[in-house]
Amino acid sequence: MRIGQLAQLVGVETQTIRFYEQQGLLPPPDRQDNGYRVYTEKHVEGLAFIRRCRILGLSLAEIHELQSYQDDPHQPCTAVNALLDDHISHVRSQITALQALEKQLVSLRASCNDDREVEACGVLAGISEGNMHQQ
Amino acid sequence: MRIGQLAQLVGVETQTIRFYEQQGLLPPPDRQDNGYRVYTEKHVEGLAFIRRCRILGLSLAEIHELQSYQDDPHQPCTAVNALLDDHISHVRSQITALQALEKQLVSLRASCNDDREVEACGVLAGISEGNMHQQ
DNA sequence: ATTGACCTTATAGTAGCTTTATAGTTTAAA
DNA sequence: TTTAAACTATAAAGCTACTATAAGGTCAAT
Ligand SMILES: [Zn+2]
Ligand SMILES: [Zn+2]
Ligand SMILES: [Zn+2]
Ligand SMILES: [Zn+2]
Repeated sequence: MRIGQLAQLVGVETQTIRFYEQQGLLPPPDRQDNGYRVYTEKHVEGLAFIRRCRILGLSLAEIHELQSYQDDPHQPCTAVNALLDDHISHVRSQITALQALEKQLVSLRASCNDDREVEACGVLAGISEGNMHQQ
Repeated sequence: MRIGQLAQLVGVETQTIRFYEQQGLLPPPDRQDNGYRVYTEKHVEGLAFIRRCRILGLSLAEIHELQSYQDDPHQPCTAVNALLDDHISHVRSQITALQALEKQLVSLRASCNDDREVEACGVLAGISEGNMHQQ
């Protein structure tokens, strides 16, 4: 199977596949005489795994870490679970931060209606005055 | 006032100030004979404005847009308010996406306790099986 | 013979800085 | 006075996870 077929199968662009190979996330496949990459079912699974991790918001570094655990199948899986716990807390703190931000933005927005000149815009005034509660 | 003082005053690194100048967000200051930048109170306000916008999650492009409105103080402020409305909806959709992600991650995490081998890890199995509901 | 679809590598661009390298200037201590 | 610390300057690379472009080689069909 060549790169285009793999790309279509998993739903990724060919450049992305080469990029993952270059980053050490996907093992370098064999080559045809003309230099074309030849992929196997293992690669399909590997690439699909990477993509599912990305959908879950894991970084390439975190994926790399997971792969290293997979290479050692008889270790206890505490590290895997811990990685996910860490990632969940990343996500939760992002949510918290964004919710605080939303609140701030909404209150800023409430300080202006649409019938003013820029000079008197409540939004711009709110930003300029800087009585913002940070974090 | 030189760049280091400005940086300390606003709480930014000097490189960041040069970067904003290069990006056209901060007007180029006068220079001393030795080439050192000399800043005024205007620059302090301008830099503080940029930083507050950044804290609100506005992109440099959005900040640039806001600045262009400030240059035209007698226009109606509808565009300013619209920019903020757009940004609020950006933030809201990010929150929604992250909340869906969190749910997915938590249920994945629940599929494993810490007493297994990597081989039997519920988390890795969950990712590999790929019965994930996307988006 | 030439089109078109596919493949190759290398390079640059995206956002918003941060880091590094290299060098010149000012200020304070020894 | 010499010297070292602290400050300034520019330019370029690094960060993340790709995406896009360029310039070219390969292959099947027309
Ligand atoms: Zn994470
Ligand atoms: Zn307004
Ligand atoms: Zn925005
Ligand atoms: Zn586990």
